[in-house]
Amino acid sequence: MAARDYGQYDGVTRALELVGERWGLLIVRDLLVGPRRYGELAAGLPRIPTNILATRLKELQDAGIIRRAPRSRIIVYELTAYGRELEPVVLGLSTWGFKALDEPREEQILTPAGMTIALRTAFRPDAAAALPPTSYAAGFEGAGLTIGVTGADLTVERGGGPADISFSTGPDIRAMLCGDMSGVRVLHGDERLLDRFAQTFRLAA
Amino acid sequence: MAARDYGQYDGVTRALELVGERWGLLIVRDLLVGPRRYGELAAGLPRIPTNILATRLKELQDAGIIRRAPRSRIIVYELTAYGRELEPVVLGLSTWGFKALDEPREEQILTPAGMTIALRTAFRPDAAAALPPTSYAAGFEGAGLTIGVTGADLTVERGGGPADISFSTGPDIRAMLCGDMSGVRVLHGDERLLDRFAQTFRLAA
DNA sequence: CGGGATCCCTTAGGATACTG
DNA sequence: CAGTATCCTAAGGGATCCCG
Repeated sequence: MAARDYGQYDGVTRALELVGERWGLLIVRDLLVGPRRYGELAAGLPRIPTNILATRLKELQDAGIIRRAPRSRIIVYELTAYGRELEPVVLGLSTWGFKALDEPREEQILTPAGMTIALRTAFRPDAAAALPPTSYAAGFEGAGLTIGVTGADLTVERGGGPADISFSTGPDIRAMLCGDMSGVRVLHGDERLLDRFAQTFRLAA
Repeated sequence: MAARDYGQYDGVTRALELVGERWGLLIVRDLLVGPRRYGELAAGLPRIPTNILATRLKELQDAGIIRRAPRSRIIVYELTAYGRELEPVVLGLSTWGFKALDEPREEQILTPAGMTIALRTAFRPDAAAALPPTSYAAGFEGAGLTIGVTGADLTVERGGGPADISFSTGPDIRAMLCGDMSGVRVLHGDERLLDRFAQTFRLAA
């Protein structure tokens, strides 16, 4: 038995042995957004030591959760089908964790991957399906995302781009996803689209 | 910032700061089954050092996930409403982790709480609702449980008791929950009730 | 420059003994 | 029974270095 095994035989224990180590699920979270290179992962997890990142990537690979994929001379890490099955767990943690989120502290940063998962967590497909297709360019304190909503489909991409409305927010994303748009500043576009955004993305009370 | 914070501001990160430490979610899993005393928790987590159990209980309490409840001179730990909201996460990990479970190894044990969560994970309310109410007394290698299914309702209690059928299993619970009843031995009752059990509890492929 | 490997130090976690 | 106290190991943190 590996030293850090829990010595029990059941699903929860096995899952925690595979992805329960520190940083493990955050790497999975970032890869749920899309394939990433080593340096991109390191940039999205600013406090992770490089040796830990390397170790976790090997462990996740050995467990069949991620794979290294060569993309024309550069290597990207991507989730396997089995790894993608962690999405409900990650979204569940996101839903649960948001309820315990305080005001953001000075040293806490927003990352593009974290915001992407937050948007997926808050996304209301039913509400979105009843609204016209809309694109939003959102500047989240250093994490610029382009959000596309078409019917019940959601896409989120890094970086800015043309969109129906462009806005920037303060750091308190939780407040915004709970319907408080007071920290939002519209850069261009019809301000009423903010209401549409608030209907489309909303965390449960 | 606490030394072990991740330095990010989002739901997944916050959740992992609260319950992502080693043993944290296993304690939550055991308390999802019901309130437990300190000694019961220690018995259900045989490899946890007692100082770690004490530390985790304090942390979970400070986070508002569990509370100490006096029950006439003895103290039990129980989940708060917020702690119970972790149930989907724990069941999600269970579902996911079962797919990565190998044959049980010699040193791996079954615990009553682990088996209870496994049964909840495998429970098929739709199938159960179409079957008559049934009680099962199952002996899982040292974890005796009494399982009651009434319509789409499931109850699992520790210990044996009168039941429609009584059986004992080998250690490979995963195989059994995947439909392979070859390791099961009926102690008394109508053997055909095993089929009913297999329809009621079944992990997805 | 991307993708790591190495070093040293700190601290969480494991084993065990002990106490109210 | 319900935890503390202690000691020790090994994982994690942080900086730096290496290599194709």
